[in-house]
Amino acid sequence: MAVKAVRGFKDILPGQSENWRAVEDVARDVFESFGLREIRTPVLEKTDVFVRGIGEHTDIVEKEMYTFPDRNGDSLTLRPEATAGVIRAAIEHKLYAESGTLKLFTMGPMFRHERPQKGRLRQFHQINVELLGTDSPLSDGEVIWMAWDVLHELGAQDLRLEVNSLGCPACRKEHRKDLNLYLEQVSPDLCPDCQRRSRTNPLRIFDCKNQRCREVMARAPLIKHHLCPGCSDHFGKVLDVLESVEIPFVINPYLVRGLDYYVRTTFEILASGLGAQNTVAAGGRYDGLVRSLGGPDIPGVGMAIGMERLLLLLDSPSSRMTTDIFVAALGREARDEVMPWIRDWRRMGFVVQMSYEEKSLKAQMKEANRLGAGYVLIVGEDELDREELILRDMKTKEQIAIPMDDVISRVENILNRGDE
RNA sequence: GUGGGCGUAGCUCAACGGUUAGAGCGUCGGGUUGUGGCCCCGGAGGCUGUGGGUUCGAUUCCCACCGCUCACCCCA
Repeated sequence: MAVKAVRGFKDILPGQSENWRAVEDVARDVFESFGLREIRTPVLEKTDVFVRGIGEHTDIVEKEMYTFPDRNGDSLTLRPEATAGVIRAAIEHKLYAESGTLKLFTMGPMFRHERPQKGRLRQFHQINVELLGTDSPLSDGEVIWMAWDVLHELGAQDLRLEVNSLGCPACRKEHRKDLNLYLEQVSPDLCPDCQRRSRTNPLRIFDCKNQRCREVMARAPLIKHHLCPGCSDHFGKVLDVLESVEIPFVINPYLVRGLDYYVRTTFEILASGLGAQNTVAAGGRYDGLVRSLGGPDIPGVGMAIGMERLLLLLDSPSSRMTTDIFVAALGREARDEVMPWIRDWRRMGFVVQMSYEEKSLKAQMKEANRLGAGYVLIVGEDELDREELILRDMKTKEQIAIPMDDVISRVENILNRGDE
């Protein structure tokens, strides 16, 4: 039995990897235009980073983490999300001391032991943004703005931005009290899942898909009625940012997040055509997180884009190999002659390929065609004798003679012309 | 963790329980000297996911396991 990849772990093959890089490039450009800098943190952290960061009683921590003992007994975990690790690094290196607001982005693989399905893998990739050290609503707005811009720039269609405010711990506490009271009354009418949720994560009941639960929860006390003046004002200003840069949104008062650290602003960008896992980007504010990881009490806001989901909805075609010039050398002598030219063109940045086998010209032409060559340089005995080579334009089928003593720069010029 | 669907060539898929398991695409070779794509001809490539059972005979029917996939749950 041949070896296979681990369940839920996927290879990114040639043809697709080019699309990955294109997406990453767009994201980098967008983030840098907002003044962010890239950080890369390890995929492995002490388990405690996530337990303290994400919250002990979240599904992620309770049943989805790849956790195992290190050889010395430390409990280690493959990161299930990026924020906790980035903040750990920021604290460890005191990055927040450098400038006013620490503006970071990162991208890479995350790991969660869930049952794979469309848009959900055990190793998946995220593009993350974290802004640390400010509680200005402008920063909330910019985080959403960045997510929107990346998706927009890539041409993603049919997006819906949903926003909500969860309030600060104070208003949450009030709301929670009211909600619990209400839930006690209606508990018998809820589905078994929601009865469990009413003890573990009551906010989740709001987005239960069960029809009866929805009806019951339609009359439940909402967070927005419990926002303190500070939170209410903050939320309003976030929405102002979105309006002023013309990002369409809807307020979803039921929107909650699965990680404990979120406060105030939360948002999700949903896309059609992703199946059941239709959130392509999401994020929010996490003011208490830095402190709970042992750092100073500084606020933060961030977001994550799901790479695989994004690529799914871009429906990027598999890219083909292209070659600037294929050098068809016939015979040993020609091969030796041609090598330094190939070296020089490659150093200039052109894609130059040749056949590794001694093959007929016909076979080499076929190979050149398969490799998507724009030009083929034919070098055989006749050409060496005449000191004049043949350059074939594969598109127009035109062939021109190139004097051998000037071949490097002549071909360079022609290839550069083709670039434009 | 729970349910549904599906496992046949590198890929997409055929084959009533019955000869040697096929097709398209891809790949390799050929269609006379040193010129690609299109066309024509030919070749290679399969323990039909694995193991059992029913049957004279199983790719086909049944069971188990494994894998993939979609959904629940949860989330990016």
